[in-house]
Amino acid sequence: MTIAEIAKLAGVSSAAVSRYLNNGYISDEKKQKIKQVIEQTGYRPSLQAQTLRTKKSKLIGIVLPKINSETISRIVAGISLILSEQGFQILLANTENSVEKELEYLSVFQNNNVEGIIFIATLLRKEHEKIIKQIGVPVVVVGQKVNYTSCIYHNDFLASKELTEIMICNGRKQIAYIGVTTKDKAAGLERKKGYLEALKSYHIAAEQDIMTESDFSMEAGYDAMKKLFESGKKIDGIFCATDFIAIGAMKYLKEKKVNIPNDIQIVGIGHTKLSSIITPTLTTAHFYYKTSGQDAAEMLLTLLKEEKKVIKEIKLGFEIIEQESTQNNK
Amino acid sequence: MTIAEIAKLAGVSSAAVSRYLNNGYISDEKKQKIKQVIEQTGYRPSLQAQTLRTKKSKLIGIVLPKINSETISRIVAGISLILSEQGFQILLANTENSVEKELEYLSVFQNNNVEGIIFIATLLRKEHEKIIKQIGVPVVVVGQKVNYTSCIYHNDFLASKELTEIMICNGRKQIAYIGVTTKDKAAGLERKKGYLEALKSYHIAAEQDIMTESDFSMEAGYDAMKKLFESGKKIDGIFCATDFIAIGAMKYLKEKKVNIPNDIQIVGIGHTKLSSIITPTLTTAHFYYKTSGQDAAEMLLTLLKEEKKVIKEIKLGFEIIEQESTQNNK
DNA sequence: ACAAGATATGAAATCGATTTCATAATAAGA
DNA sequence: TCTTATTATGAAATCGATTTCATATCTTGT
Repeated sequence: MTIAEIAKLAGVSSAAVSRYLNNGYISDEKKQKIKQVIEQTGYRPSLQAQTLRTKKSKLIGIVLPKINSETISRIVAGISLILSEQGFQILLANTENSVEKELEYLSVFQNNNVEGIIFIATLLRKEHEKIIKQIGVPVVVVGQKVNYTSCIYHNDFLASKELTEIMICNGRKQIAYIGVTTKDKAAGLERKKGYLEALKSYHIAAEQDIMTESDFSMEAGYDAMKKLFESGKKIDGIFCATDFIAIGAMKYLKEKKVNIPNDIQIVGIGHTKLSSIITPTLTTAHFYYKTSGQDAAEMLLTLLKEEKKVIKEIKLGFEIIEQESTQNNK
Repeated sequence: MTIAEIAKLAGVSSAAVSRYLNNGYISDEKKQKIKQVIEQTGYRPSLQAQTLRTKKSKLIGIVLPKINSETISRIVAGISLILSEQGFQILLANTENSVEKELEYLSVFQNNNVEGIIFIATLLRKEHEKIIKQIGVPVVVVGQKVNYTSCIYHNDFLASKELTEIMICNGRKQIAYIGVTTKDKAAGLERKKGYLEALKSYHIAAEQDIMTESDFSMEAGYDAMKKLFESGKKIDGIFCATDFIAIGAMKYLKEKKVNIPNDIQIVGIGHTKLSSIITPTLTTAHFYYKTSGQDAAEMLLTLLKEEKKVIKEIKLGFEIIEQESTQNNK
């Protein structure tokens, strides 16, 4: 079904049908006739043809590193909620942590004439900046702070500091660190800084040899813990950059019959479902992931409406979830 | 940048540029010239214009009830893997369990001229059948068995039967059932049937008053367990239709100091991450979700290539993961 | 040397919508 | 009554690609 066929059936020009669809001048008489024909045929205009003519695709691209991740899928749920309310469609690119694919999709999306892009990122490189700057449509980065485009991120620094301080206040002095690569500014660098700042403000010396790096998986947390443990260093607390790392570490400690929280206290970040189910439950920070997705979508839609694109930054707060893993023994 | 501008810069017709892009007749001389211009300008053809002319949008629509679900996001990861290999883009619709939205998106996708649709469904109604039949492009249903379009699903019946049998073989006689609505053919009806069949084959009478219904959430599992417990019925085993339900139920039992697996054994389905982390670890069935996504995508791409659309069905196996929640006490 | 096929090219039509343009008819204001 | 807006309408141009068509040149095989 095309607009021309509808026009013929209704005995009008296709321009009239188009006006009917877009609230242009049209007499009541023809309006009725066209309405009737459209309902009968179930006609729906081709979005491609519309986009070609109007340059409004009603498409928003989302680039993300891994869809089957609890935090990321929550962000997407938030984005989707807002966009669907506003009649936008989502083009999804799952890049599987490949920088090449990220860059590739950022430009594939241009071919699709997306009106804007939401980029959920872990590592951001010079190439990202370059391509984002020249991309022609608004880009909102979620989860990382950047200065060359609008972004929305969490207060990783403060959350890490406060979590570490909980253990310090509980009398812990030998607090180890298991983090992710500092190339990841948010989950890597900022969280490490927060941890270090907490130590510093309590005049505790940071010790390089109880600070280690893993990746985002439980297995890596397990391995990192194993290495720490086998090094023989005295440890009475562990700051982990994510819940998963913490849970991996806890698994190892349980195997070694180390008591949590009596012997070692431990914290994570993310407030994943697991954190409240594992025994003992894990002290962590709740980040508003779904909200950050909603905010990102709203931010993008605002950018689309405004004529001059002002770069904006939103820093979201968090909530400390104190659970058993940092409960002081009485 | 349009093809006409490229043509002008290269001193050829736009037809020549198009032929260059689509491997048509073109002399080496012009080929070089065009290549050079395209590289300089970074030109990429408009997919809308291409679609309008060729009817090939390279778009596949995915309709799903909830993106921030472990199982569903794993399916999507599988789909995405295959589609991106083949140069297809994903249009995503998160319907938040609303049937209206499902039906709406199935037809919105038509406007977008998607070449095919993958439909991850929980409840399927007559309306779905009607709309899927008239939709004009191939539709693959994931997670439910239907006869009016191609589908791919798990052996819910057998998995449930085997899980229940584990508890029976462990000497359990009073096995309760906490499931989801039987309107959901797969997770509701088939799993219930499997549970009942296991009882039957061991000549154990099914008791209506220890069979209850909840939804997919942990909270609902908790509440259902509470009701069962407070009813005072003797129970020494529980079949739960999903891991989450089981975990909710376990939470309640722990609060009541009921020992798992000594007093009550329990099983779930899905092999979520949680199932291996909770204490005690949960016996469950591993379904190949990511694989099912991959298979669905491949199925769809095959349908696109074939001229006659043969309806196909794939039933996937599973793996029983026996863990502590059904470990017999020695 | 000549017909037949392969190679090469651009003008113009096409896909399905919106929008401009030209033109009427009607309503409102002076 | 005579402008001047406002409302209505369809033909044709337009968006940016591909494809058909007509035509020209170059190889081959005979």
